[in-house]
Amino acid sequence: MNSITPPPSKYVSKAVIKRLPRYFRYLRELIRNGTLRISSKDLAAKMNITSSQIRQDLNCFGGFGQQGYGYNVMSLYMEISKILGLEENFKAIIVGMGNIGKALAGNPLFEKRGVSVSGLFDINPEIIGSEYAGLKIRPMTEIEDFCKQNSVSIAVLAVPKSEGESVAKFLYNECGIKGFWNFSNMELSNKIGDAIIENIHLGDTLMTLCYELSQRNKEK
Amino acid sequence: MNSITPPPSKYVSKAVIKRLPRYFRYLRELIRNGTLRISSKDLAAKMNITSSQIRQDLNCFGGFGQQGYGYNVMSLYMEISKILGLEENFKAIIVGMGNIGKALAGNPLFEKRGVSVSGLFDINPEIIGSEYAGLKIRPMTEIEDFCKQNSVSIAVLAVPKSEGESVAKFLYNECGIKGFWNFSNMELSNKIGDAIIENIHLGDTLMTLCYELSQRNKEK
DNA sequence: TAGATTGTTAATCGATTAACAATC
DNA sequence: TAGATTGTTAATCGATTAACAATC
Repeated sequence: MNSITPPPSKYVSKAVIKRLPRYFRYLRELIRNGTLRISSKDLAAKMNITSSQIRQDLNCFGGFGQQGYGYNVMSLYMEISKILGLEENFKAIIVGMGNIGKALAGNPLFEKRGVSVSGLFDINPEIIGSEYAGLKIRPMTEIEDFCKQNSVSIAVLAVPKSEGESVAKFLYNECGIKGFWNFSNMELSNKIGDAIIENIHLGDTLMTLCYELSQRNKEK
Repeated sequence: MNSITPPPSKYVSKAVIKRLPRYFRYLRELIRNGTLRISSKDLAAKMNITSSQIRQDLNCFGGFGQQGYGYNVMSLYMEISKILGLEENFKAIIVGMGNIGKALAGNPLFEKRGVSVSGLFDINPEIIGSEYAGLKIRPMTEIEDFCKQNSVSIAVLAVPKSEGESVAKFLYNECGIKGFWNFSNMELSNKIGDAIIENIHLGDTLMTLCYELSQRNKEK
């Protein structure tokens, strides 16, 4: 079997992409501390990775550093924001206002990443019409018009597992949603056309924590 | 530089461990469907991975299959539960009853993985004493005694970033907590003695979603 | 200039996949 | 038994690290 044809331009591996958010966080922290420049060596020490990896990762996207000096913290932060698409100001809706939906609505994480939550949706008539985190909870019947009128690109899926697939399909097919931040615990990969899907399984990390704990117990 | 000495018994790579929860979920689903046996080939097709990988992964822990037959779904599920330490019935507390803490308290994910949430804690006097998800919210002053009396091993850290480190240190040093499911957005690795820490950064996956969306937009 | 640190190539390491003998 | 599928070794592939010339 031959290798898969790499995407058009310069191919950036999934491993690198998954590390970008961490760089973003550490740079943000450095800015907060008033640090103006940093070498790959110093950043590596903070992040507990190798300086080689930092230089390799960043050079997938361009030469952001300067020999003998290091990296300008602010400009590197802005480059990474741009690479991550955070400057595109994607619009999101939250679908399902149960406990998870509520914890996410009004959470500052969206704003920090340039994503704006513009609509909240649920099917429960008892909460429809009420306000949460400064936004009105709307009925699902309004979702199609809302997405089209507000150029929504991301749906935060916080519906029960049993509804995950059908709601996602509706959002993809009828509402033009192409990105799913999926908390429904239904794995949607390859099920929703060419949509981009991030399946979040909170329980998975709890299980690896249990694994490590039980290994620790066995050692003794 | 030489390679790090592998842990005592048979070394299992981090990559394998991180896949175990996903096997756990698919097997659970198969049980729910009433499937009694499955071959690595069929499971691989469902999970969108290779059958080789499944066989390699499982054989880190033992020969659970049978040639010509495949794997017994129920017994494989139980083996994986055991490997993951889910049968040890770890006790957990939730520290910080803000939006995230509330979304986690009473969430069925704990029960599904054999972890029991036995205590909720906060510093806000307005909510201390009230009930949430069937449990009383207690003041932080009671946390030390509570952990010791109830053999708590896991703390779900849902406090603000600014408090993450100090609360974790207190729990580790004074309360005997060795496992942290850390939602505080403060990276705690290497900061809390030899504690086992799962840092959860929800925003990271939102960022990779944005990255993929913006790449998609550029292609066209 | 001299020292520092990048960008980048080459070497190493680890993880995934393929292949097949063993065996149910 | 014959067919199916595992467990496991070997081959491939990809990701990380080391090293150093380029250069600020």
